Amino acid sequence: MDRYNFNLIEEKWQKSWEINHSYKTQIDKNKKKFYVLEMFPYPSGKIHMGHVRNYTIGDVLARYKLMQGFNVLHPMGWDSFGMPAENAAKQNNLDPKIWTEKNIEIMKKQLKRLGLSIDWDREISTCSPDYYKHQQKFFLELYDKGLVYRKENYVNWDPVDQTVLANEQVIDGKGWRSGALVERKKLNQWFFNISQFSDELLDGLDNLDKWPRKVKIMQQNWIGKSFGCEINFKLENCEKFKEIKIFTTRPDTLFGCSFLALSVDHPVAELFKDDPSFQKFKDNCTKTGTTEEALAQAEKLGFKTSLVAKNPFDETIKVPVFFANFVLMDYGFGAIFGSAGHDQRDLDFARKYKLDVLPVVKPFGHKGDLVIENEAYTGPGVIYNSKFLDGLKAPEESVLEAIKIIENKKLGKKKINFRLKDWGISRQRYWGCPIPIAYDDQNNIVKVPEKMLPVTLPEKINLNTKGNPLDHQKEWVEIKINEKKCKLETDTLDTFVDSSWYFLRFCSPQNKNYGYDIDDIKYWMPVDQYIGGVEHAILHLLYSRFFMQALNYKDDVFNLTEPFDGLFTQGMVCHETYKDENNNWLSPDEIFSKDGKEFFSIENNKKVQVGPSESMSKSKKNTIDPEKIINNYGADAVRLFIMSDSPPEKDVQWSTEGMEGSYKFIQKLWLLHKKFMEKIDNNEIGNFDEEITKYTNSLILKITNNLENFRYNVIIANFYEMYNFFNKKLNSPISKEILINNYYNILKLLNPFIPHFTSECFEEFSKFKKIDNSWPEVNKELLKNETVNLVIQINGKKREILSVKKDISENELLKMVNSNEKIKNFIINKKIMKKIFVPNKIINLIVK
RNA sequence: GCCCUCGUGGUGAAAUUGGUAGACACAAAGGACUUAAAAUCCUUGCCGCUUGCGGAGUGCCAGUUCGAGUCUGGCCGAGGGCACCA
Repeated sequence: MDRYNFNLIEEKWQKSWEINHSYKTQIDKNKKKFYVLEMFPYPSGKIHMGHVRNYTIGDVLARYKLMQGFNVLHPMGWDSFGMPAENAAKQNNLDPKIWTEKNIEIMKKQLKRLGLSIDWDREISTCSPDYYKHQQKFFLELYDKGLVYRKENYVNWDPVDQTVLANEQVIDGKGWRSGALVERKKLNQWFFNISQFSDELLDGLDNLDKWPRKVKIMQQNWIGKSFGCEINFKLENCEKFKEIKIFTTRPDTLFGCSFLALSVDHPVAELFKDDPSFQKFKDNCTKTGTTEEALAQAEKLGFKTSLVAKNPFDETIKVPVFFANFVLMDYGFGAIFGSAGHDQRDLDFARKYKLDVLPVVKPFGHKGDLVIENEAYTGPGVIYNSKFLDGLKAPEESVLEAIKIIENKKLGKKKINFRLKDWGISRQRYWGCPIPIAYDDQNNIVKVPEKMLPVTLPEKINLNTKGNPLDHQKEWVEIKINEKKCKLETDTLDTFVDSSWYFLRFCSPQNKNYGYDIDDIKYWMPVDQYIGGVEHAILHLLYSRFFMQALNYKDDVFNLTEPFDGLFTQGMVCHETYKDENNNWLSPDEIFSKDGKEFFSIENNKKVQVGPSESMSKSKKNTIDPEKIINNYGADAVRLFIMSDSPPEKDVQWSTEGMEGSYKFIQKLWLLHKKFMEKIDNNEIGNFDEEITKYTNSLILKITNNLENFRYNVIIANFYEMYNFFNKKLNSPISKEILINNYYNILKLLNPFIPHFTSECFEEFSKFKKIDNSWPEVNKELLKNETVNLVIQINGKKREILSVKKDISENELLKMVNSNEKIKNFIINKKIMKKIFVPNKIINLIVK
């Protein structure tokens, strides 16, 4: 019997899909749409296993939805602006454009080799002027709407990448890409006013039922809404500043105020600008947060001023005013009051500078005074030491009451603060979308007129310059706008802008006039299922949500603010790590093993240390090249394996044994296919075996449910069971009709997972039955007649399992139980105290 | 420090709403076939008594329940997110 030749067969079908544009999609208003989108890749040069997993998950869904009769949009494109191209180009003296285009060509071939059901006619690339022209238009539109602005601000400066980073792109004080310690620098920057939509972005999360809870919580925390109050403290001894405004979430602890603390960037700092000791303190503060040590220590430091503030609730109470390193200018008002008894940080500060600590909340039922030593009391309780607030329940009653009093006395007002800050989008890099802005000779902002768009990047320039290469492009920078000489902005846009609207572009990829077409958007959007890594939980997903808000702002153009209806975050692909005796990483290709336990270096035969399994990364050399694996085992086998071992949302371990297992399984399925074909061909006369039809029917139900819930690993197990079932069954004669009808459905169930294989099988099978590409329906009548295994328990312990017809009555079952030999031993001479009967599940007899 | 998630055989994992724990695979050991190997197939979680059966068993300790991997409380451990956010 012939082996399954995946090389020939996969090539054959991929060619057929390509020539026929099998997955080309168009608007069809008679059909329900389904938009499947996986996060598009950066064209780094080669696809990796993470891509294989991501795109296979999406492809299974897309093919399943297609079979269900949906009009499926499943596009692919390239997130093709960004630093790696620029760095690679610098190193090899290339043009980033050429480098990128070459990579796209290679990766496109690799993706096609996976057999994905993608509408390649919709392919887009963000570095193409056809794409970023529209982005520039959006930029100007948002500028007109007041959602883009320029200001001088402290920025996160990445000294390695020589660029500015957004807050979201700084991780543990380091650049998300370079890993370099981020510095603080003051620069003129462009910003998107994302904080204007804080409330919308927060509230919108509530309606995203098909998003992982984890991601929603992360975004909630990032937006960081806090409810509190602004309070004005009068200064006793200052001519220039009469008041200091602070923000607090605990106005109810105001009587326990020990001090005021200000950021060193607070306007009041002006009073001390000539004081060298203050300057020294300030310099110390700016360093904090930029060195690793300082981050670890995080010592609370203060600079005591001569200023004295009066407690607004009782002006006879006076508190000192400090500058403190832990108060940030860009949150609240850059000033706080210290509630030493009820905030650990404030208490530490008060102890350090020997300030009074007056507790004003004590736990319920606590008698006498609360003694605060070195731990602040932050729990709930009763207010005391607070005159008119005494006796209130903290915090739920007391906070609201305190705010009411503060507002009545005009000492301040209710205030909601957000942690979310505006999105800095300027990057001092060449390989990004040019910002369509110029400056006249007065340095006024001049919009580049629409007819001059796109502002394209200059090509074939010298990238080995200090700082931004565009700064050195004198000819490119000089332009004329309305006969006026202007200079182009040389910063380019953060590449996260590119990916903030690409899902819209996929709906109208060829529209020359605008980024999208309203009719297309109204039909295709939102994305029904978005699939990608959880590492984008905040950055990309929040930015995309903002972009939808921004495009709809004021105009409400498509009456839709959430781009992604369903979100699925898949786990990573992991592999063991290996190190040689010098602690150098070794790749799986560089080692060998005789027994699968000990590993040796191929180079020098020396023993290799086996490390824990970690997510595949080039730096640890624990990667497996998908291309090689596909060449060895075929795309279907790889798809099957990457779906089989773990739930898609969890990390999966790459294992050669597992990969081989999937390959063998395909071969076994092929033999099963041949067996089916042979039996049908022989036209044998056999049993009209109803059990087979029932089995297939319940399999359809199981797999359909599992598909709806992304339980792909369980489906693969279902397939193995199916194989075992039929492999046995086919040893006995079965009627042709049963064989044809059941095998037809089995092939359909397999199709989303191993499409090349099933296409080939279908082609052979089509001589027996006309093929349609529909998902099999569950026959509900058949489900009713099933037999079920019913568990018999005595005193809660399983004693017997009876196979009975579905929906058996309690009495009927009891008859069987009483006559069962095994059970008799347990109930003989005993009294049945209680019977618990759960239909089709269990009967539990309590005996004594 | 705060927030979230997860703890099931040697391994990856199954177990719709509380109702057969370990499906399905990987690995290892034993066995069958073979001159031999590969391939293939069968058996095997633990503790007892030979088979069959009985007992314990889902990180630990309690609780609710006829019945808990699943629910509640406490503890331990792992992973992830945020971090001077007032």
